Amino acid sequence: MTDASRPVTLSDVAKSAGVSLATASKAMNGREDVAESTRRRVLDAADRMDFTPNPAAQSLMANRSRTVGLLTSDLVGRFVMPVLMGAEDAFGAGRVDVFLCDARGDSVREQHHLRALVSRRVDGIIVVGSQTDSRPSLGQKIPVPVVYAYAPSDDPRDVSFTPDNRAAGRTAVEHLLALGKRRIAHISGERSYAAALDRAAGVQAALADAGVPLVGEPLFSEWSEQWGRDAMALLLQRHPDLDGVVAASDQLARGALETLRELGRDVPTDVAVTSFDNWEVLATQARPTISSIDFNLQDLGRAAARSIFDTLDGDPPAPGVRYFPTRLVIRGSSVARR
Amino acid sequence: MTDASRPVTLSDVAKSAGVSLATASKAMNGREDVAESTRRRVLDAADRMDFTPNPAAQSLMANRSRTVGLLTSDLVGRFVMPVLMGAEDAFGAGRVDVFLCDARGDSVREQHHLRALVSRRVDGIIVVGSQTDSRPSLGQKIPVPVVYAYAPSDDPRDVSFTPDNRAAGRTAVEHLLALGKRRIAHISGERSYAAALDRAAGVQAALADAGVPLVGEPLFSEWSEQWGRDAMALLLQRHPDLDGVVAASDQLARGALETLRELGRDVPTDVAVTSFDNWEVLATQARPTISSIDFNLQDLGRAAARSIFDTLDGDPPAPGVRYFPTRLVIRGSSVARR
DNA sequence: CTGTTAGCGCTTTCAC
DNA sequence: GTGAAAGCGCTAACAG
Repeated sequence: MTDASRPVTLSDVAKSAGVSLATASKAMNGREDVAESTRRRVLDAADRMDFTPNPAAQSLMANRSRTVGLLTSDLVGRFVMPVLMGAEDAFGAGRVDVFLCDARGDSVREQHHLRALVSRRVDGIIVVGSQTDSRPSLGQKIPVPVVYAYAPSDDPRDVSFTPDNRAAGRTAVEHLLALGKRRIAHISGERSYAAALDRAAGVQAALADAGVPLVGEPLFSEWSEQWGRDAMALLLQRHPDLDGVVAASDQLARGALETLRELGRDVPTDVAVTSFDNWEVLATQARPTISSIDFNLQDLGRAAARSIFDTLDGDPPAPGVRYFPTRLVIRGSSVARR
Repeated sequence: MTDASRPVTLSDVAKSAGVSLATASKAMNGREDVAESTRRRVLDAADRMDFTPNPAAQSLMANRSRTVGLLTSDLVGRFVMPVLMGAEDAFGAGRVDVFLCDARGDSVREQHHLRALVSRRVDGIIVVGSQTDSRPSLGQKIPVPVVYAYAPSDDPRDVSFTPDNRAAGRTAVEHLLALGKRRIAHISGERSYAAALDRAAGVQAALADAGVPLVGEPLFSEWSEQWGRDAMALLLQRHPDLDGVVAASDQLARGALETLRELGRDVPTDVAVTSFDNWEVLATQARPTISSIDFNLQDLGRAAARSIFDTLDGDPPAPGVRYFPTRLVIRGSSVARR
């Protein structure tokens, strides 16, 4: 498994090409002041010997490592994986590599990882939260660009990218309204979550704009299927004429769908349901499948990565929170299958 | 955001402590041949100046980068996150950092990332698959230790760690038997998956050992809730006296539970259900919650990380596939809540 | 015990 | 155009 042979160095290549170390370096780095024929020879030799430059030596000189850190507390990977993929897209796979550090919700461990990343001279850090509530800033004293994804920083001087939950709430309602629904209720999770409040605000704003009253008050409790079931039962009891539900998460929607089925309401004909997250394992397996708002996290990751490079290139994005557009994925819970 | 000041180097520290560079280095690295008082002074200075050694320089000397690559195709992070956490545990957070590379199921991209990792001089590579079927080996020519986690390599010369699905199947059955169930059926996913076959084999072996026949044949089709629902309906129709079901995944179990409830069977009193994966978002939100077999992926990650270091230390693990013990998490689908 | 010296692999002046 | 030499930050001999 382990190959004993010492990795080939640039001076091996230079020797083989019959040039000096310095010339070989120039040839490799595509600098102008080297004869085309010489460059050919060096490149050929490098290729033949399967040379790859030692990044440690390059970092040492350049004081850049072509790596970025992804600092997260998202234990299940629900948010961090799409962001990672977006970042890889933006960086170009293999050109920049990503250190993934999981702080597990522990700020001591976070500090630890942060120090490690900084001492590794990463070129930037992407901080990925698992809620859209703002999180404590890492501070302004970090010697590399930092960008916050999903969970924005609480310091307006930082650069943060987060989904536009308010607009997403509007989208959910507008979809139901477009389907002709007029008796729409809202089931949500814990009131302490920014996501819950923002989505509810969007829902209410869209209804207000349409001059359609919300059925009852938004029901807040917890982010669980059980609450989805209970809340739905409560709603149907109080408002039997209800014809649309916006659930604030796919979990809540699943619970709601169960109750609707058990109480004999047809979805989407009697009651249409939309939700948020577009967590495939939940949304595509439910009966019926769930229309859900996707947060385009991969785009968000791409943008975060780009903002790091832009900062490095002296063209930093405006500080503050930037809200990302979301997208409704329509499934069986709002539109009947053919 | 960007701090202009050059990072402090060891020679800054040495100067400030009034010693030579070499002495400072020795003091920092805890070598014996340095006076205690001197060490104090150096350490204090380092601390005060917030010195962290430049890992590029260290790598250059040591020819080790204190990084490992995690190469995966697990887009949803279901398997890779626990493995990552285990690896971080074994490495000690921050002492070794992990490059996470997502190949997205594309072997070209995988090769790309592999080359990038090797040229970065990672100290080892952990390959994480998303099924327990064996996957193509990366080959024997990689100059660093490679270990396969979850999906074993198809080359017996490689080191692979994978969950013991056969034993897990036994465990699931033994649990049901211990509850007094004797009419046990098995619902599974796609027959082409090693996980499906291994779990089924374990189920049948445990039943055979107990002298209890399996109810019907194992039902293979697809890994979906819908199939779980349909398979359960089929089973109840053919074998109304059934009292236990082993579902090969939490998704299948959720489907099965739905059908059981709709057909008026009490779980776990009439029919007890166990499954595999212990995917929390599914298992803990179902009604009732699902008893499920956890694959201890964090342990698996820890072991994978350790095996890399052992190899580096000249003490490589035996090649071949090592099967990891699993653990049953008992919930409401097999034991009634108090 | 401490300091001097020589690299690790690479890039970069700056003479030739 | 090309190459000799200096040095990035650190560790490892080897002298003192």
